[in-house]
Amino acid sequence: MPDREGLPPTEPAVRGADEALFRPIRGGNAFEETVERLLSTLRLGVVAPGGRLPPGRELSARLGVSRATLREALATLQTAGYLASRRGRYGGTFVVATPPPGSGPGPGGRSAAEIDDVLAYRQVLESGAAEAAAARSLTRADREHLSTRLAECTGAGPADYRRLDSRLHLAVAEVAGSPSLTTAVVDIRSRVNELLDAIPLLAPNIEHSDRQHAAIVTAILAGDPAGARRTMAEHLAGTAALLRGFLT
Amino acid sequence: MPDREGLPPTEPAVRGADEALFRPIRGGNAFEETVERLLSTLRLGVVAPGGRLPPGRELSARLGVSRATLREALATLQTAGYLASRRGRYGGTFVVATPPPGSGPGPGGRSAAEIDDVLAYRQVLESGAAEAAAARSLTRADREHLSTRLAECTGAGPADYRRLDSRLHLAVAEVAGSPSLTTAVVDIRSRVNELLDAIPLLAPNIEHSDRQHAAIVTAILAGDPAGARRTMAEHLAGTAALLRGFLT
DNA sequence: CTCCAAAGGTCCACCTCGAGCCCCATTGCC
DNA sequence: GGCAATGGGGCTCGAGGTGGACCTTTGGAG
Repeated sequence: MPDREGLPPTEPAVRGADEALFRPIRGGNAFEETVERLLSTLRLGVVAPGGRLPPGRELSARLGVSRATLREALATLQTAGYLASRRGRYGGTFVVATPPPGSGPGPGGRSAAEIDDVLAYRQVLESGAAEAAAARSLTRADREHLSTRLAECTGAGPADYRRLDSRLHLAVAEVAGSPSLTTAVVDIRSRVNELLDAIPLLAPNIEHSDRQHAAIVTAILAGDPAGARRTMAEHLAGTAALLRGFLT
Repeated sequence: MPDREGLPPTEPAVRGADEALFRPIRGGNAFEETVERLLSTLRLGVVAPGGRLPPGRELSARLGVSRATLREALATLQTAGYLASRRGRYGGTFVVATPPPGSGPGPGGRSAAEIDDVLAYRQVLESGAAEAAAARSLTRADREHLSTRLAECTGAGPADYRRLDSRLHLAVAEVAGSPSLTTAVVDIRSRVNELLDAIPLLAPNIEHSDRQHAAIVTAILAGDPAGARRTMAEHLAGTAALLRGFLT
């Protein structure tokens, strides 16, 4: 091959950007992406165990997929033990309270590069979100949202901690006031949770997290962007060290 | 409607996160998304005017769409005046040098909320990328990449400035070492450029940008994360003020 | 007790899209 | 003149997604 980069006016090293631009349009078929999205919802605890998902017809409309495709995805998650459906009025599809009898996402072949990628991206997004949240003039509802999520999370048991922790972190992104940022944080938190599900949750870590969470929320409510960024960065560094330690 | 949030165990205010989770799976059909992606490539100047896109067969493979779909998208951009194809050996599809005879993306109904969203998200991503880049131990290739992009951009004329500016900013993200972050920056830069295309480019702004770019790259090369973040944040604030001023 | 509303469960006809082919036209280097 | 590389055009096939109609279950309202 004469290497088409030879004479013609093609540009030099664009390195990573062109890979991002020319990445596949479709991340998979609609069914796979729907399953993935629902799994994210469960991992993030946006719908609590025992809680109900939106009705199938509404959900299919919001996700932009046909009911058939959605139902296929729901059926998959039902047989996997994550969901259960009840018919009749006030029925619906419910999140099963105890999802993980070893029903994780298979033997996740997490490469070190992928872990670094996730953690670096998370660091940027979440510390930036904390700073942005602190820099905004929050509404009363925003403040209550943050405080409530913090209170829920503080002192929660290991069974609920991951879910409530995620909701607190999502709340920080939400009050930052940028929907795009919220979406990005939702995405990265889902990926982080996938990693976290592979490592144990220890009581001392929970206590430590609780204190850091309080410091973060305090800084945001006080309108201290630098402090919010710093405390969030410290908090994330702790999790990052844990993950790097447990995952090869 | 009896308000299904009544008795059953459905959770309270999840505010923005569920909207992110239940957003549409598909952003459009394959053709539309392909056009959008190619437009991003042009807006970011990843392929320079006069430059050639990858061959159709290769591009369709990388984008994960059929050649038919890709060719449809290319034809659309050709009739819109952005691209031109030449057959024969060393032929290909080329970026037309002078794309915009008023061929912008229609009357962009930019709402103030959308602008705030884009700018806030951009602030988080790009200042975070600058900090992350400065915190890494850069390879020789990374340093040269940054320096080259800076030199290209410095003193460029109005005709090329947006494109070279984008490439410099993308380079910062690239050397931060997180592919996910690079992808996110590519995405947000594309959205920002879409906005920028609607406002004029003034010589004083270019000079000011040049100085700020130099400061950013210097801080990154010096391994000064705080300085890189700060100078990048200042740089972005300038553009943000411009945009907010020009767009209603 | 009956009816109805709201939810899940099932099926089907249609159609878009991508895969994998094929060959042709054009161009420039060897 | 041949050859290689590229775009242009077309073809069929099949998977999978869409939209719709309809059924079943359930519990509250009247």
